[in-house]
Amino acid sequence: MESLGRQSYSRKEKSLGVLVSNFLRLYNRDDVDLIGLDDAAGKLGVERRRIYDVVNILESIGLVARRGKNQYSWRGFGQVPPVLSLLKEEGMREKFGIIPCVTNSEMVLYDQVREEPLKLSPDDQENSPSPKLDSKKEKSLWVLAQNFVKLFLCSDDDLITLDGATKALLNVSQDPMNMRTKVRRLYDIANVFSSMNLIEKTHIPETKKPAYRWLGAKAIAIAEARFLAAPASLCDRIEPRKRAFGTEITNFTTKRAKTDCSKDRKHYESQNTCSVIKQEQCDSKTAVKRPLPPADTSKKTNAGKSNNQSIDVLENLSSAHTLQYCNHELTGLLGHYTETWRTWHAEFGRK
DNA sequence: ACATCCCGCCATCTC
DNA sequence: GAGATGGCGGGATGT
Repeated sequence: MESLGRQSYSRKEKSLGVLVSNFLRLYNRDDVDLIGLDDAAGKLGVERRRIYDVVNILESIGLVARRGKNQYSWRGFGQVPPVLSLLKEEGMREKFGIIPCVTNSEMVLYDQVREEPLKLSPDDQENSPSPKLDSKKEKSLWVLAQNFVKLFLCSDDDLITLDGATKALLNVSQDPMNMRTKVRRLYDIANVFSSMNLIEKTHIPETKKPAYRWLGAKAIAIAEARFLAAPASLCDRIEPRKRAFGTEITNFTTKRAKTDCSKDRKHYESQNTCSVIKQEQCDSKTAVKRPLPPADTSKKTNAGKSNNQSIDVLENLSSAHTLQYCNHELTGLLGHYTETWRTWHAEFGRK
């Protein structure tokens, strides 16, 4: 415990992107139904507050759905394309008053989603308790995330800068402070989506300004396979060059100290603490230790104090699960999901 | 210096 | 009233 206390702080290891990757690897399984927020926080070794960020963003694209107090359900990657379709439709309507052409196969999935009360926009909620609440919803991370996605789906531009997104998603004439706040949120959202491979960070060639490119459905299919805790060989093959998100479970250690920042850390020790876990996770030889932990939703773990538990869970995920999935399902899965997504690729995946 | 974004305070909502 | 939720922005970290 205490030995971890003085461990130097690395911001990247604590990023939302890493957290989301870990979250997805933890819950992207067939046997997952309900996700308890406390449980997630405990297993991932973060505060509850961060889990809210994660589920809000994931909910915006249909990966999870709120089921009640403290409870979300895992909907899975298969739910994303229909949601993207709806977002595109909604975005186009808002923008041009046009509904894009929808193919038959698209309609099937589209209808499936519609049957359930999938929360797609705040207005879908039949009862709007108060105008105040509405205005709060408008500002929510969830809505912002959806609008961010719409920008990509409905824009002709291949690249979107955060600046541009901020302006597009805010009424012009916002005060600079409000702007700053929004940009912070967009950074959060962009981190999450890029760690999922939905978008990728790049630069505007001319200006060198940072920008994001929509990668689309096909990329998600790959991402999904990736979050099944693939073995090293596969990890390396499908891991994008840019960020190493999705390979480390690292949110269980040091916190940023308000004042005590470790000066000795000049750069991210790119694969430091995590590399141990990363290696282990991808090393099939170490992958036979303990049986999988039961989905323990009853345990109220105090976020941040569950380091050992986190490691246990992650090791389990990385060992037994890796073998299980890799040996039996991964090969088939890749093909299966590529197939499922192919229909959508033309629509959502640029190039 | 500027870009990025973690962290946790605290207002608000829900039970 | 207590606990859940999540907007918000200070300020630390990264480039």
